[in-house]
Amino acid sequence: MATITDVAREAGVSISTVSNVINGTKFVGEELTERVNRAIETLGYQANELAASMKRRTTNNIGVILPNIGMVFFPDVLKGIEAAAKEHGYKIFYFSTDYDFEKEKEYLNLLKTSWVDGIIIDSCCPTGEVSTYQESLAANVAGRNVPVVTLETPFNHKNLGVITLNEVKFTDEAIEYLISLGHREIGILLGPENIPMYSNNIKGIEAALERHGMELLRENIMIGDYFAESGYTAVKKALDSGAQWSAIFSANDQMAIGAIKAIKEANLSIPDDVSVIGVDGIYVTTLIDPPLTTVELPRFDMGYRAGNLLMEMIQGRSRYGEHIEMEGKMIIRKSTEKAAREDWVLTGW
Amino acid sequence: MATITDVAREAGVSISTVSNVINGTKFVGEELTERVNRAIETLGYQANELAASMKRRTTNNIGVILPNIGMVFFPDVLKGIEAAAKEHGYKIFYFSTDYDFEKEKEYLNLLKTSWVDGIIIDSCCPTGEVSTYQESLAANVAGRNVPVVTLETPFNHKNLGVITLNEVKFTDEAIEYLISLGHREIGILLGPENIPMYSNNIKGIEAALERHGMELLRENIMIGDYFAESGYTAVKKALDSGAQWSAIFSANDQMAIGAIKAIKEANLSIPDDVSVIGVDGIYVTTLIDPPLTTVELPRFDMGYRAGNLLMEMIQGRSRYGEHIEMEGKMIIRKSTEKAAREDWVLTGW
DNA sequence: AATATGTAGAAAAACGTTTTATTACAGGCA
DNA sequence: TGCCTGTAATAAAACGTTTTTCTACATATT
Repeated sequence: MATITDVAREAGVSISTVSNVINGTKFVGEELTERVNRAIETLGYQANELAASMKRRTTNNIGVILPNIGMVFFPDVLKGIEAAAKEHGYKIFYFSTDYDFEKEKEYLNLLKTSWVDGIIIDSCCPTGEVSTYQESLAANVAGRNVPVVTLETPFNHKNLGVITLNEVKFTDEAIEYLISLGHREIGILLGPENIPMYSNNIKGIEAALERHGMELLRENIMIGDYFAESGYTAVKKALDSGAQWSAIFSANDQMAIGAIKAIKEANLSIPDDVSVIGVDGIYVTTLIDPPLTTVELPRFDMGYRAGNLLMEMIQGRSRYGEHIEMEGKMIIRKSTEKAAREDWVLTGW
Repeated sequence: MATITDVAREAGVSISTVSNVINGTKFVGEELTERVNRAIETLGYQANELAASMKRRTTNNIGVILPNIGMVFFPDVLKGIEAAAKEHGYKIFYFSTDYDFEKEKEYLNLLKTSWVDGIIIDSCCPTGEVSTYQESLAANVAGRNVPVVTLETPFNHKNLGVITLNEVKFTDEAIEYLISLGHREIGILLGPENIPMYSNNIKGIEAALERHGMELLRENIMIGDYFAESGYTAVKKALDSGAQWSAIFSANDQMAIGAIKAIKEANLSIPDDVSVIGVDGIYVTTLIDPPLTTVELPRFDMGYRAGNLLMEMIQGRSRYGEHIEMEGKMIIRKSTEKAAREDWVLTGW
């Protein structure tokens, strides 16, 4: 591997001149520039980025820590981040935590060493630890100067960039919508309890129910892991043990798809017997039978804006403490319909 | 940021001693070891990995270049790679090419600089350029000592590690299976023509058809982009213009799911009117109606073995030139059935 | 007793850059 | 002519490690 010294020797100049030619740092005369470029060419020289980064104290790398790339939500987020990163010439270190908080902390530690200029993390921090974890993240930013943007988790600190979804609100709206269709017995299919989204879902649900003088019953809550299979088993088990819902809210589309399978297997029809609403707006929801009513989330855009925010924090040292809340948008398809009972009341059947 | 020099000063030893304590490179007496560790503790010292990597000439990073993380195939591959990487203490630089060959070459170039010890690439190299591209990859390995493992593309070179799927064979088997069910008019839904999988599919199809005295007609081939939407539009268009197939082979499940939607919209029943077989074995294929017959591919395992192969190439400088071919396995579900016509012949309906 | 051997530790070199300080020289001005 | 100023280029320092070389001293060997 040719080094900058080899190039300098070949061109008959000093290494500083070579460096200046390469980086355009200082003016170098036409003749020498030419000689240096020729030397680079003949030697096939390529700078050692590690050495350069070490000296510059900046790597043009960012770290991205996501829970699980197998869930349809995250590849799109990653794409968004990647798009932003590419625009600014950044490379991506990718890690996944599998919702293991210990792994998450381990990776975060790794990234503090020197490999990255900034971090985007979709934390799987358990609800109970949010505030202390937030403090430790923020302290890290202060201590190491490695900016952090968090996704989904509603952190709130002047050192962090934060991008969240209006989870409480769109959950509220989804439930409100089901209620407006006359549903009163609503099954709730959520992710693990210790993930922030869980409590946001709960808040939204309770708000909507309360407005109508209803309350959230423990027995109507099912817990899955955001994968389709878990939605299937949870709903199957509930139906087997006699649950009688006219509608089901699922915290994501994948579980909703599993739920649909279980419902169909119980010889119930969707939406006539049971309405189903999901969250995410993944593409297959348009293809399944019936097409799924869902809350579309701006996945790519979340990633993209997270990337841009992070890079402004890195480069401009600005926008620290910014909190961007993004909107989910309900898309009504064929999996939700008026409740049969309400229908009966209204039409006199 | 405390440096090794600070630690040495704090502990009253030389920096070499600190380095030796940290890395266990040489024996250091109990007393000094203790002092060094205490100094590290009090200063919160964390080594600058960039400096260390530069000196060691190894980064413990690998580069992973995949076409599109949005396709269900790739997240699982990435997970496999990640699992292997984690076991060996490697970090992952992730890039996606969007099937843009220029981007691919650009990223590959980037990785030659110094950031990675090895590369795993699922190349989107156009079929026609495979051999020259293979040479350039191999030359790079020779020149830079950055081992490369390629996925899917049937490269064959002593400098490369290569992991492929038996695409010709499983395609052959899938078609053979359809023929054995009595299907004679088979629609073929493939990915872009310039991707290696395309020609492998074609080979397998032609082999199977030929054994039964049939040939592949141009008009039975539809081209998509591996996403569900493209399968939907392609099949819809074909059906609209009068295609009369009793079965459809799709090069992946996502397109097959799109195809199913189009078939249903045409008021045809699956599998009674049209059988559909896909490739991948993604989870939703078990949930859709009817559950999809498919060829299950060992996605995670491909990634995992690619990772392990690469790391042996990096560390042991062994296993160069190894070619591992992995097997797809047909899973028969409800989307394929005997052809109506053959059925008629056999049963006398 | 004199020399060889081994070893804990320090000093110094090296890795390949960028950046700062220095040099040498040309042009402008009094 | 002599001095100042500006500038193209070089020399040298610095970044933070690992690794090689060296030192000093204790122990073993003849």
